[in-house]
Amino acid sequence: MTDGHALPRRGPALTIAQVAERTGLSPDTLRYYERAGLIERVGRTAGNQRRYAAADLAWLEFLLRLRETGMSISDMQHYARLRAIGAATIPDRLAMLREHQAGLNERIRSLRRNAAALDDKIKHYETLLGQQPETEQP
Amino acid sequence: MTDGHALPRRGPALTIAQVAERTGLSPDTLRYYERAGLIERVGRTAGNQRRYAAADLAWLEFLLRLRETGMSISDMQHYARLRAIGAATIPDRLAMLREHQAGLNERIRSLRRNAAALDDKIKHYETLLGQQPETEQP
DNA sequence: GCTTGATCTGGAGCGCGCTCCAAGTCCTAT
DNA sequence: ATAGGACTTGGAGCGCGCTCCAGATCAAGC
Repeated sequence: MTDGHALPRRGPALTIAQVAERTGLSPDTLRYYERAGLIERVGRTAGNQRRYAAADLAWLEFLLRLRETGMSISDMQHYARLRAIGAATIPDRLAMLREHQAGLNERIRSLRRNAAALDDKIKHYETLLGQQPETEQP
Repeated sequence: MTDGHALPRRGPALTIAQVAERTGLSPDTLRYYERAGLIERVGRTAGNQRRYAAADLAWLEFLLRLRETGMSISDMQHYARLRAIGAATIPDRLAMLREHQAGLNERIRSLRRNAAALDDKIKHYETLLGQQPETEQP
């Protein structure tokens, strides 16, 4: 059969270990993401080893942003499928991002409320102990 | 044997279903938290059914705050053990809360950075589509 | 008293997001 | 050419935080 997938068109062509180091993901996780369809099949050497191009890195960084803001794998799979289809799905992707962003903003507000309440509790304990907040007495 | 645990000293004495409704936790989760040692053994009826007092509710709400801000069950177990010992552990609890708060604040900052980056991406897609943000054309 | 729905316990099971493994192949340096 | 480390695959396993289940008991209304 034909080889199907070419090497990276041009550019760095990082090994999986190098991408792992740059992204903080483990090689296992990178392979898992690829199996899961989060990443389109990445370029390979003649011997079938992965070589990541700059565009793969950029997409991974975007995925990480989604993950860090709490998007589930299955939602990211959905997004990746839309992206694979092409520019025609930009409205759908935009809708997903807007919805995610709205949830994220609500999440941040909620965390801030909770942080404020924890601060009250902390201050309460501090006065109980008659202690200076954050400062040690000389 | 003696009955060991008295009924609630005074006050509402809610059933597990009522507490579930008020907290948003399921009855199963409430029992799980008790088994896990997050909640001290709650008052019981003569027939061994749980009846939650106001103080139990308040503690649960505090636990939920910790959970919602990302504290793990095992850290909450640690906190609950300290609390069970008594006022002597207030400094330790204060230290835990301060550390948690610090992580939480860092978390919020990170989310805000990511939200800003997502906003840029959203705006990029919007200009690609030549679309009004958030507004439908009449 | 009887019925019906709520609650009890201990333990098994589950979905998520990885993480690890074995057995084999590849790549690089010498 | 060869050694030794990096990489490959498919699949099993894991830790977390619940969630569900069976079989039994309890509580409340009629």
